[in-house]
Amino acid sequence: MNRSILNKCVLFEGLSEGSLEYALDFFNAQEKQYKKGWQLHHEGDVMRNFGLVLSGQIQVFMDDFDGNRMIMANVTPGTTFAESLCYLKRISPVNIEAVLDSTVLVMNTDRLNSPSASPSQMDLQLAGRFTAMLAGRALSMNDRIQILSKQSIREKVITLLSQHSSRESKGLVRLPFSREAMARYLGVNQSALSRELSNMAKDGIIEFKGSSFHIL
Amino acid sequence: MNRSILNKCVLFEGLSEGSLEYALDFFNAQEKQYKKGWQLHHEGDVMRNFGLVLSGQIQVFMDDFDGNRMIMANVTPGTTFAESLCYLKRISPVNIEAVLDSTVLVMNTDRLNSPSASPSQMDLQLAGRFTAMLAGRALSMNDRIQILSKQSIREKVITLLSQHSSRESKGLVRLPFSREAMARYLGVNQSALSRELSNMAKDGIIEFKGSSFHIL
DNA sequence: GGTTTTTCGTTGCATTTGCAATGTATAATC
DNA sequence: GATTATACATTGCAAATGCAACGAAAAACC
Repeated sequence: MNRSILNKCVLFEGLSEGSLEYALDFFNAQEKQYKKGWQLHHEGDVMRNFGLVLSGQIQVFMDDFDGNRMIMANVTPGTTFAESLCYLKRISPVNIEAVLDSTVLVMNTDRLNSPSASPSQMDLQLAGRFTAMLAGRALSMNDRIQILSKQSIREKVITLLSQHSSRESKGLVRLPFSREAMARYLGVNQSALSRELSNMAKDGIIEFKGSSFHIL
Repeated sequence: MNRSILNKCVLFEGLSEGSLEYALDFFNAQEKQYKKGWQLHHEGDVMRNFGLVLSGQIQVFMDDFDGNRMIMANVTPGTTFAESLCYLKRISPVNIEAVLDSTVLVMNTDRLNSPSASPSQMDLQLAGRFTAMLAGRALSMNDRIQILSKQSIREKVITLLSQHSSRESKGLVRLPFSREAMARYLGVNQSALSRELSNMAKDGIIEFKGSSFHIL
């Protein structure tokens, strides 16, 4: 199993070999393979597991009455899905499917939901890590909501860039998005995004090349 | 202190008198008063506390460079704010202010972040409740993102209504929003929302009166 | 190195939505 | 009951954006 992928996830980041083994057991981790197109979970079923993508790509989506697929998340290696629904043992409103041949670490929260009477230090630490994962997710969802709430593409772009610009790298931002993915994240049309980026450059607000942006 | 308000929050819901006392101590709860306009927290400071609004109204917001106030949340009695930032001990990007004279239960997560070596059953239960609160928040943020991602007002309205329509009350939805609040939640202009609601009624998709909707 | 595929930018056009001004109904206050 | 305030609806107009078709550049493949 790929250690460098596991290290990207708060649940397992920086654990020693022995602790990692313990952690995997704690979450009942099982490595599973899914062929492209296979469905991991169906809407209406209780969400009993959550997952960490090791390779490939997993899609969380809903089909509304018109048959339009609404993509909730495209999950790539190193990131997790369905933790909240799993922890709350909710009936799931979403479907989950492999969009590429994928390997997934399938886990559950049984030992969090029914903790042992006297949990070990490690158990407590893992519970804390799970909570931290949820908290971190809430923050990133907040960032997204902030962007989606802006009315103009220009405002969305500026907000996105300022979210990704650190104190050090003054005004220099490299986004982890293709243009298409960036447009989807902002909730706008790809052509319209390209147009607006050009306009912003023309107006002297930004410079950019590919996914590297410079705020002026 | 108002029990019925506390009961609205997962942290304290359904606790016996003694357990409640314990829970309040566990989170270091302190009841504080804030006059309208007072600022509870400033951007850039570490978020050391989270809060439960007992009365009044609290606003979480950011001021972007142009001086526009971007409202992240309007927090009303029975609901909490800043839990994620507090748990992760992050430097806060947001300001928090009382928009009305308010009473707030100010708490912290110290005993979650550094759990005792052998926590009691109650400690474990409270930690679980905190996690459940974060998970629940993630789900509701997900609902919001789903709505904000739709391009048209009509789609947003339909999505909102279907999120609030239960299996029983076939097509009948009473929203907990004024029209103005509904528009803000959908991220659209209030007039445009009214226009589109009228159009949808004209097209025979819905009927409505005030905040009561009937999906046809 | 050439071909194919993918990604991104450009542009014309139709539509939607924001905006602002104003109208109307309902509730609150005196 | 009259007055004021608040919430919601209506509408004309301008601007922004979605959409679609196409072109160019870059990347991937053989």
